[in-house]
Formats: sequence, structure tokens, C-alpha cells
Amino acid sequence: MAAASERDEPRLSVGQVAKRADVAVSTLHFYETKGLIRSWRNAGNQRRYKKDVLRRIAVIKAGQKMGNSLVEIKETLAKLPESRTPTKEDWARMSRFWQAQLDEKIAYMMRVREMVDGCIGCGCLSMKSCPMYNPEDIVATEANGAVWLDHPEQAKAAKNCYDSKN
Amino acid sequence: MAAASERDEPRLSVGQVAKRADVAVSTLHFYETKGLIRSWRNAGNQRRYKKDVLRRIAVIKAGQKMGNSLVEIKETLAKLPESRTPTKEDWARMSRFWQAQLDEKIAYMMRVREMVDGCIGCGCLSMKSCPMYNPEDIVATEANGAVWLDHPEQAKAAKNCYDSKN
DNA sequence: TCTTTACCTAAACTTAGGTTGAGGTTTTAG
DNA sequence: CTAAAACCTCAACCTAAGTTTAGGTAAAGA
Repeated sequence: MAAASERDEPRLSVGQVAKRADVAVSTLHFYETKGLIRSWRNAGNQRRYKKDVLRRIAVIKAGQKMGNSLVEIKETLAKLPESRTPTKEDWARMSRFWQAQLDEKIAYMMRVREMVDGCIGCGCLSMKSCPMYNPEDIVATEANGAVWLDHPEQAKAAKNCYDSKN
Repeated sequence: MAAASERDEPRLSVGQVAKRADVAVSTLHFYETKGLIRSWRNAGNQRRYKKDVLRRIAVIKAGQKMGNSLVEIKETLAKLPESRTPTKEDWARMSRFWQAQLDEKIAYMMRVREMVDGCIGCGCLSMKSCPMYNPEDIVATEANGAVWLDHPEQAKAAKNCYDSKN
């Protein structure tokens, strides 16, 4: 029966996963301790993975490229169904979620760009009015995970930041 | 003469800088050990700063928001003149440099967005052909500082990544 | 069978970017 | 003049995201 179920859904060893996903074996151990991936053990206590672990790792990598922490990525992965192997539609939903997040980050970068222009590039050096000196602009809300949002008004405020008092 | 030069260019104490730049005193000490800012000592061995330190800290903060490391930021700050207090034009040049960097990062994010779409969102799970699994796409060149550039072809490659073998 | 390769755990180490604490000195305000 | 507030150094500590090392077991192939 163990043999039968192994035939049903082929499992990968840690070395195989490491090679195919291009990460170190130690990284897979590490991700497992962090709850990002899961494995089962064979009779000899060695890890065995379902193939969808490869996609999970791809998601982890992509998330890191976007600048997300492993904790945030774990929260995203937690939206996948636990009871069954994720389907194409499950992954597509996750993809859409991340596209939206990327859109936000791109918008954030564009606001930083405006601030750099308005605040470093200009003659303004007053710490009080310049939005760049006020750190409340990165707000973390646990509902959305970390949010990279400046208050949009700040970009405008930067434009008015021309009192070269210092 | 010490008094005269203090009158010429007012110096700030570490506490004043901390308050105005909204960072901890310990952070200023830390930045100093890292060579990001500089100070002089008064007769009692206490730090004194020129006012342009505030702008340097603003630059550090902006750089961090863009995702730069302190080392990278230090390299950027190193482009400022050492011999004199930076002028408006010095800061403007730095601003332009960072705008360009931000443009690159925004472009990078947009490529990641395409990859997330093409590679997680699609049915493709082959590690070999998918650019997402190949880490060489973040290339560090010391000339430019760390570069966030994917090979542009990779975004295209993601589009061809539909062999659902796994 | 025997030896090499792969795998196991646990703990220590690494870098980045700071923060905290201890113990002592300087400045400032009343 | 004295006490509180600000400052000093140095060392230890912290989190994130892993990597490395040490000592031992399992599996694969000649």
C-alpha cells in the first residue's frame, strides 16, 4: 500500500528537489522549519516531496524578488488549499493576487521617484514639511500583510517643499 | 577661532539631528561607524554635525525605501564633493541618478509581474525552461552597484513556458 | 559486500541593519 | 552648585534568511 501510493503520486527526494528548483538542500530544510513547504518521510526517515513543492518554491522565489519576506510569502501560500494538491486555478488565483501587489509596489516606487525629485532634487531642506523625513508613510496592516503604501498626499506635499531654510 | 567657526557654520548635536531627522541616536552612531555620515567633536568629545547631515540622512532613507543597502547608498553618497558642503546642484545630480535607478527598478518590477503571470499563472511547471527557476537573472556588477535587472529575454521566455510536464 | 553518495539532526556561524545595556563624562537648568 | 538630561564607548543582543560543520544513518552501485 505504501508502494501503491508511491506509484500513484511520485515523490521527490530532497536532493532531487534541490536540483530541480536550484536551491540548496539546507534551504529546503530551512523552509520546512519555517512552514513554507512540507514533506513526508520514507521508512528510512528521509524526506519525500510531492511535485507541487517545486511550484511552491517558485512562488517563494518570485515573492522574494518582489521584496516580500518569508513570513509574508507564507501567508500567501496559506491561501492554497490544504486538503488537496493545488490546481491550475489555485495557482492562477495566487498569480492574480501577486500581480495586484506588484501593481501597488510599482505605484509605490513611482511615488518614491516623485519624492526624490521633489525633496532631494529641490532646494528644500526643512525636515518638518518634507514627507521624506516622516516615516509613518510605510504603514503595516496585518490584514493586507505589509503594505508599501505612502500616503498619496505626501507626494503632493513634496511639491510644496521649497523653503530652503537650512 | 573655534567660537568664530561655530558661528560661521552652526553645528548640530547628535540629539538635535536625531530629532530633526527622526532617527535614533544609536542609528547616527551606527551610520558614522559605517562611514555614511561624519561628525566633529567639541571640547567635551561630543559629536557635532553640519546641517547637510540632515539631507544625507534623507538620502539614506530614500535609498532604503528604494531597496538599496547601506553599502550601495554609501557609494552613492561618495559621489558628493568631500572638500565642500554640497550645493543644490550636487543634490540635484544625485536626485537624477536615483530617478534613473528607480526607473530601472520599476521596469524590473514590471518584468517580475510578467513572469508571475507567465510562470505561476500558467500551467507550466517545468523547472528547466522557466526563467523563474534560474537565479542568474539578478546580476551584480560592481560598476553599477547591485543591479536589479533580469535578462530581458527571460520575460519573453516565460511566455513560452507551457509544457505542463509535472 | 563494501564503499561511496545521499541524507539525517542540531548547533554554530554569517551579513545586514540596527537596538539595548552598562558604566562613566559633559552640559544645561534651576 | 547640584541634579537631571544628554552624551560617550564598548559589547552584547536581535531578526531575517540562510550556510556550515560535526557526527551519524540510509541507499545505491560496482
